[in-house]
Amino acid sequence: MPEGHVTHRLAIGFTERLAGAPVRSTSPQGRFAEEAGEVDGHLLDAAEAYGKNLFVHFGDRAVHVHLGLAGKLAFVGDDGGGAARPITGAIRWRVENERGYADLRGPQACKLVDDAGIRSITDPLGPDPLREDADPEVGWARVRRSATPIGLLLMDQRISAGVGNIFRAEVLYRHRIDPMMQGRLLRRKEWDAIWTDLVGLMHDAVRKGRIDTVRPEHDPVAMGRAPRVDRHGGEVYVYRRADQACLVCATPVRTTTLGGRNLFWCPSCQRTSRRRVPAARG
DNA sequence: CCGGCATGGCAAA
DNA sequence: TTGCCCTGCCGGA
Repeated sequence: MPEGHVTHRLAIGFTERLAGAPVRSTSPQGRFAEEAGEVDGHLLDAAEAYGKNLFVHFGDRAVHVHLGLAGKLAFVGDDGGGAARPITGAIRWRVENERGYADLRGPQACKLVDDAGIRSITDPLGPDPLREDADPEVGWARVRRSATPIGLLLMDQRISAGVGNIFRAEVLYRHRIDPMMQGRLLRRKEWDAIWTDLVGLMHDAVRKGRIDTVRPEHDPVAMGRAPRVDRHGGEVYVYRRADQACLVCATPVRTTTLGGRNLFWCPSCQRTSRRRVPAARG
């Protein structure tokens, strides 16, 4: 479930449902028991997202959550406290008040940290398209001098924090860029367009709780065909659509492994092989 | 029923 | 580059 839009959505959910009052903090599974106990009964100030990291603030400390690949955090809100709150499966962290509760399962990280700990996590992060303080120049500075494929660079949290496998595949498709093209061959205008698009797509995903990237003119539903909504819940061009027809040109979508992750692209729409622009003289 | 896979990231080799 | 971790879900037997 976890690209940046999920984390930001969770931060909003935490703040709306559980902030501003003391919470009960436990670890039914036990692996977070000691630290959960340290903030049990404490005031939950707010939750904040930075890329794929979630910080749940308690005074000068915070619980740092990173969902990783398998993690899930579910809110069960507004049960009024009267209903049973069953313990099913491995619940690393349960946070609750009289209104409702949240269960965290299978996170890659769940740890109580202080200010220095927070900084050590956020300092290396690049601009997050979902944050007001994001400076895309920081990402561009790395991209423009890198021989690494742009398909890998976009997954690099130092370049664009919060972007994951779906957004990387989809934004490259939308800009017709070959994922294997070296970062240094990307044009400034292209980076600007990619960044602006990420800001829009990711905010949209925060609002809707799903990733939709297909433009209206290519939308199967609008064109009278069946939706192709993926298990992740959104309507996409190429992500996890290997061998299926490209929505625009009908060429079979290709897939390969890049950096240990599955990459998807349309070999026809995404052809940006180009010569390196000669350096300006003088 | 069970193995593999997943929107991630780390360490080891 | 590979393996491993976390957990739940899905597809194939």
